Amino acid sequence: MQEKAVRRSNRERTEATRGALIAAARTLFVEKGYAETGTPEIVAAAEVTRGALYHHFADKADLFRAVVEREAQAVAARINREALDRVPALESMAVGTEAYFAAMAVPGRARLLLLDGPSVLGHAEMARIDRETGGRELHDGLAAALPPATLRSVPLDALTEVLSAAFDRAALAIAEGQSAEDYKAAIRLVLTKLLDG
Amino acid sequence: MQEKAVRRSNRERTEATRGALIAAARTLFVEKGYAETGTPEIVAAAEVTRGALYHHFADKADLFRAVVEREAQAVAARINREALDRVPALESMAVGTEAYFAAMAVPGRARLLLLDGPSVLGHAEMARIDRETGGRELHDGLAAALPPATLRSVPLDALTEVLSAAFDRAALAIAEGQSAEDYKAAIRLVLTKLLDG
DNA sequence: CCTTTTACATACAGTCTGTATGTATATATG
DNA sequence: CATATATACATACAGACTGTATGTAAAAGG
Repeated sequence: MQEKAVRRSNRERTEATRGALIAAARTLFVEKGYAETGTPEIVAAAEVTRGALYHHFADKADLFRAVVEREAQAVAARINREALDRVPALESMAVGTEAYFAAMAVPGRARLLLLDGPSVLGHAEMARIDRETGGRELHDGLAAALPPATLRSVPLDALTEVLSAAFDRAALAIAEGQSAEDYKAAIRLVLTKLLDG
Repeated sequence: MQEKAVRRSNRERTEATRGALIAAARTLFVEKGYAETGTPEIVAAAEVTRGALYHHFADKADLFRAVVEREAQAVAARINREALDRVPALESMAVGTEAYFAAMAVPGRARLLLLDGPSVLGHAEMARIDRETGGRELHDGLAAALPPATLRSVPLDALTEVLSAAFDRAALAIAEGQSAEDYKAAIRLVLTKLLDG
């Protein structure tokens, strides 16, 4: 029944504590939203103290950022695993789209990445996270698959952003229980018209 | 120098107080965001007391909703004034798009409607506001301007939502200082491909 | 004129955030 | 190996904020 005698390295302790905090925070942020979740509640669920939280994270938003970064990495990993370097480019886009929707269907993920994320961390910070976790899949896919004439006549970065928003809203709508098929069809239509228009 | 002797009807008092609160709140919400703006600060700017605020609004979020509804109405009014019942349908869409971007360029509006709104009030409530303030412009425009074959093969509601998200992100990017022309070009491309693809 | 609302003003209770400070364990060092 | 230092917390505290409860003066209604 000895609990205190377990000797652990600092590295192990840190990893365990941070992991427990991120996991507990993720669950609560998803259930009740960022604003309605208090740090006392988070540390209770993680079975640590607020002292531990503020030792490892600058503030509540910083913990939230850690949660969001993890989710973003998971999404990027899934897309890259399934769609990376696929040929032809059109197939890569199709596979990537499906992978994106599948990844965003993980419960709570849409809320974290698309609803609370932009509001709490700001759109700029979210863009940074996207960029650093490898959110260039869509950009590169478009570069490879768009008709050359189109590619020359329109700013690719802006088009990527705008399409990305369309994807996001579809993912959010699906996460909120609306017809996945309807939204996927809408996205497919837009992509089809763009890519072989 | 008499200030208290001014006799006003309850109606006038209510209107003045609510108006002052909504105006002050709008300014502060735009400057610092919803979460970082406290009710003490709002009432100070409006030159009323917290008692007045909680008499007229259920809570802070309810005041925020009033601000958001006003902004949404302003946007809808502008679009309808310029694009309503325009013929042909293609021209109506083009004019409506321009009107939307112009309306969303009013400082702070993009943040209120696109960033804090969905997070604080929820996506469902924002959709309700959109619907009730007349946000059916895009839906009806598409219904009139899409090729009949497309119209039959894709769920219009989902397509509207997804395109609406694209418009929104463009508006937000422009509001954050990015190239308006780039984003407008991206939106125009998508619309063009859809409408006469 | 008297009663009842309405529109506030004030005071209060509860909760939360971030910080400051104290302590035990782990790690680095001579 | 002894000691100094850094790390990982735990605890206590100050300040601020939210929503509610209660009290009051002016308006509206009969």
